[in-house]
Amino acid sequence: MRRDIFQAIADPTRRGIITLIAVQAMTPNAIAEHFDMTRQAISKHLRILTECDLVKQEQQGREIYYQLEIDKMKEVDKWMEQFRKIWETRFQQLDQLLSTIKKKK
Amino acid sequence: MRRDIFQAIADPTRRGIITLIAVQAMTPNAIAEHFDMTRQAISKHLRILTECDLVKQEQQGREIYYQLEIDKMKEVDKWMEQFRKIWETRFQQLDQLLSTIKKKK
DNA sequence: TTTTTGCGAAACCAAACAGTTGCACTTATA
DNA sequence: TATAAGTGCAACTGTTTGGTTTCGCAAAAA
Repeated sequence: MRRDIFQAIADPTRRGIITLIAVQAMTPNAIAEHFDMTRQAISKHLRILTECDLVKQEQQGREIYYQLEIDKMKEVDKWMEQFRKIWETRFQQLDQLLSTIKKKK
Repeated sequence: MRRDIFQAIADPTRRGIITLIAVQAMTPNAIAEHFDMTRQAISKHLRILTECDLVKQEQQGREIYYQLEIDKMKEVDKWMEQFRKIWETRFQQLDQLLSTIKKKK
């Protein structure tokens, strides 16, 4: 069972859940209202999100509030950094090229 | 067959391929040498990457060079932005809190 | 021309996945 | 206490995934 953050965000429903609870913690029932599937299906997604530490539970009586562990999202951001570097470098090169052309004029 | 970039980067092998060819275009055989699986398996991954426009082919005789379409990666970056905003806001709030405590001292 | 090389496509398979329904447990309420 | 509400877990199902092997085709080399 591969459980990493990249697999977690691969599913559109899970991305929806993540965006939803990023603003405020919610219960499974409240989350399920936003999707066209059963509460149990949402519950399964929440379990996957919990398994890779993207989501934290907080019991409150018989209700469980799910909250996004936003710091975990930084892992994706970190991986993206290498590509951001590349396209920034390319932009600088393009910029230099343009100013070289300008000077020649 | 839904093919989006999030599904493309979900697989560790595909992430490896992306990182590999980010530097320079490569042929399937050359790529496969870096992984412990058959060329055909790599080819399948390349097809998936091609299907979601993450990768571009360039035929050169009987060889096909695969090159990363780095701009496509910006889609992930764009999705990440909403979370980056949140954690930057939280950092600022923490920063303000700290300076308030400092002043009181 | 014949053979080798680089490649994609198809058929196949086991494992994982994303749903469902049904059930049991706990907490709040009548 | 009996019942309703909120939840997780297990069993089951159809589909997708990630790999394999086998094949055919086109380009390069013998």
